[in-house]
Parts: sequence; C-alpha cells; structure tokens
Amino acid sequence: MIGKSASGKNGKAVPQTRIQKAKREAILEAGLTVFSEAGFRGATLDRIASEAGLSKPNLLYYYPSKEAIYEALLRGLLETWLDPLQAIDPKGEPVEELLGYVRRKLQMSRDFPRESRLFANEIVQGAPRIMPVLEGELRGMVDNLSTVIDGWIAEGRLAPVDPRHLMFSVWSLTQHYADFDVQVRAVLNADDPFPGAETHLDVLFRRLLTP
Amino acid sequence: MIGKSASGKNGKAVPQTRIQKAKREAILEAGLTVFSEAGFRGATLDRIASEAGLSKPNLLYYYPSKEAIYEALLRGLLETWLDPLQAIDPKGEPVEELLGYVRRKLQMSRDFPRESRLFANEIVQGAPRIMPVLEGELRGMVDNLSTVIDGWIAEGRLAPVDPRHLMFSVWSLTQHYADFDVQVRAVLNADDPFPGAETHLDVLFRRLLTP
DNA sequence: CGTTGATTTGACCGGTTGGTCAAATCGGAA
DNA sequence: TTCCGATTTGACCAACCGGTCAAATCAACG
Repeated sequence: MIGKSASGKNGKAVPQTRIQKAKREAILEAGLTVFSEAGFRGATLDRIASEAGLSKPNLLYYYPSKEAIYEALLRGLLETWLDPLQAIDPKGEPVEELLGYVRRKLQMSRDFPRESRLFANEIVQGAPRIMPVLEGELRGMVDNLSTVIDGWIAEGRLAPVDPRHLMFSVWSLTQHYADFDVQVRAVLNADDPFPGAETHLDVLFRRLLTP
Repeated sequence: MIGKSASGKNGKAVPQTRIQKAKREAILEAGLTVFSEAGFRGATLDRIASEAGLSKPNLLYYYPSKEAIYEALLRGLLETWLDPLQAIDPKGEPVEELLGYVRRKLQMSRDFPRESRLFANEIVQGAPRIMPVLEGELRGMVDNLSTVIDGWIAEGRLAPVDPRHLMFSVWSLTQHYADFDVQVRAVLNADDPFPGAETHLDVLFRRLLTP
C-alpha cells in the first residue's frame, strides 16, 4: 500500500527488475494455490513461502503483508473474471451470444479452478474485501447487460427471463464445476465432468432462452 | 472419539441429562454460526464459546476438541441435506416431483443459509472430512435416483437429460442463493432474492424437463 | 578487486489459539 | 446439613503465526 505499488508518482509503472517480476509472480502463483485451498485465514505465510521456494522474510521483502498478497491476487483475478461478460455483443444473435458466454465461463472453471475457488471462498465468507467491487463494477455491468437482454426479449428474439437471475444461473452452474469439483467427481466416479457438463448446459440454456 | 460418543457399549443411547443436552445444542448452534462464517480454520474456540455463552474450558468439557464440534455439526447437517432427495417419489409425476425437489432445496437455502455455507466451505476446501460420505451415501442415492430418472425418460415422461448433471444443476442453482448471498444482494440492490429466484427456477426447470 | 545497492536469511518477538489442569462451585439425594 | 458427582472457571502452556531486524550474501559495475 506504500511505495511498492504498481504505479509511480507520474503514472508511469515503477521500474521492476526481471528478478523482481519473476519473484512476485511466483509469490502470486503460490498464494493462489494456498489461498484457494485454505481461504484467507487458513493460509499461512510459511506455506506460501515454501510453495514459492522462498523464505518467509524474503517473501515479505516483496509483499509487505499477507493482506497485500491476497489483495493483489483478488485485483488481478477480478479482471479475468469479468472479461467474458464484456465479450457479449449486443448486436449479436441473442441465444448464441449467451450460450457463448456460458461456454467461456465453463472453460474458465476447467482451466482456472483455483481462481474460481479463491473467489468462492471470499464470497462465501461474506466478501469482506471485495464488497465495493460487487456493488460498483459488477452491479454496473449486470445492469447494462440487463438492459440489453430486456431489449432482446422485447424484440421477441429471446424467451422472457429475469436477466439478473439468468446471470446467477450462469455463474452458479458453471462455477459449480470448479468450486464443488470434489463432490462432482465423487458422484461421477472421478470421470472428467466437463464434456458432459458442456452438453448439459448447452441443452439447459438453449431450452430456457429459445423463444 | 472416546467415552462421550452418542452410543453406549450396548448400542443404547448414553444417558444425557437435560442440562447436557441443552448445552451441547447451544454449542452446536454457536458452532454453526461461527464455522459457517469463517470456515474450520478461521473459527476460534473463544468465539464459539462466547457465542454459546460459555467459557472455553467449559465448552471443552462438552466437546473434547474443535474437530469434535465440527464433525458433530457435519454429521447432523448431512441428514438434513439429503432428506429432500429421499422425498422424491418414483411413482409420482416426473416433472412435478423434480420441481418439488427444486422448491424444497431453494427453501432450505432461504431457511438454513448457515448450513449451506458450512457445507460449501467444506467442499470448496476439498471436503477433507466428508469425502467418504460423498463417495458412499451421496453417490449411492444419486445412482438410485439416476435409474429412476432414466426410466422416466425412457417412458417419454421427461425430456432427455443426464441425471447426474441435472442433480448438479439443482444443487448449484439453489445453494447459490445461500452461499453467494452477499453477491446476489449486491447485484439486486439488497432486495429479497427468493421470490424472483423461485419463479425463475420454476421456469428454467420446467422448460428443461418437459418432454 | 572493491564498492554499492539489491536480495536473502536466521534469530527473534508479541499475540493468538487449541487445549490442560487443579481448584472452586453447584445441585440434588440421603 | 452433609456428601458426592456434575459442572464451571482462572491460570497456564506449548505451538503456531504474522511480522521485524540486523547481519550476511549476492550481483553488477567501475
């Protein structure tokens, strides 16, 4: 929060040596693993440090505190997480646009399960550190998309749905395969859930959204 | 794990005075609140004790360890959680039976959000303590229900769906309103989400399941 | 080689946490 | 009242955890 932040006094990025960049990345990578497995409180600096191949004081040389690592992680995460929403094209074919969004979100659950679980941990425990983002950016984006969807419905190109609950459905159905992975695999007998999930969600949303 | 377990040497319940029963219940109640807010590791005995109106040593007089409280909680929780599944009647009208299940699960999210969040915490973090139940009881019940559903589909009384992914859909869509409550409310501007959720899920599953 | 700043670490600290223990207190039966 | 087991608690402990610090090491450059 003090001098080490990402932008200098003139808005230009603070100079970062190659080694600094590599170490910070290793720390974030290790932090992602540990925080997503154990939550903020369950994670320990010792485990993050050892996972990153550093000593604890060395880790604290790059990030001033446990909080700082966690917050850096959340900040970077949110961009990735909100991206697929931005990619929805108001001028596209409604059903296909939304199905594409579902497919992208499901792929993120497959490819970045740790990120999904980190986010889940934060929200389940009351989102103490990202409430402002939820009420600000996220709500704004959902409000915008809701207008678009309501327009599509009015034009008869989409079956009538509550846009916000539709968003909740997309999020919960796709993220479930990352967040509840162990349960899914226990029920499925350890097969890869994703091929089945993709066809299932395709059917589900096509039936829901086709006028 | 030693003498204080629920069944004596002859299988009969160990005698419990009224005061023991009340105190243990108060501890579980407090534990549910604290564990669901903070996860296993984030919860502290001090907080549970104070929430239950006891001193810490007094709490440990009734349960021998933090683990013991948590496990007692999980054990009791799972019954409640699996009950609505049992209530599905293979002889009933398929679509209505499944919609009833969805409605019961959603009501549980509304009425017992702490239970849902405790469960979510446990699963997200890898289900270290209830894996056996997932692979045993839960999978067995899902296998049975899958047979029933496949039968319904073969009779043409239900649209073709993968029964297991259907289960995942019911769980994720309903539990989302408890587990991600803060996010839902942030997006909806703090209105009560449940009326809207009920009609939305009714439409969603009716469209998915009607042949 | 010597210097200088960046990097790394062992030792340490204060606070918290799960758990123990011996002693005090309570409450009901005789 | 006396007694006895059930209950309650203050004091305490060892382990852990986030974080500090001074000293050591490293790496690049002149």
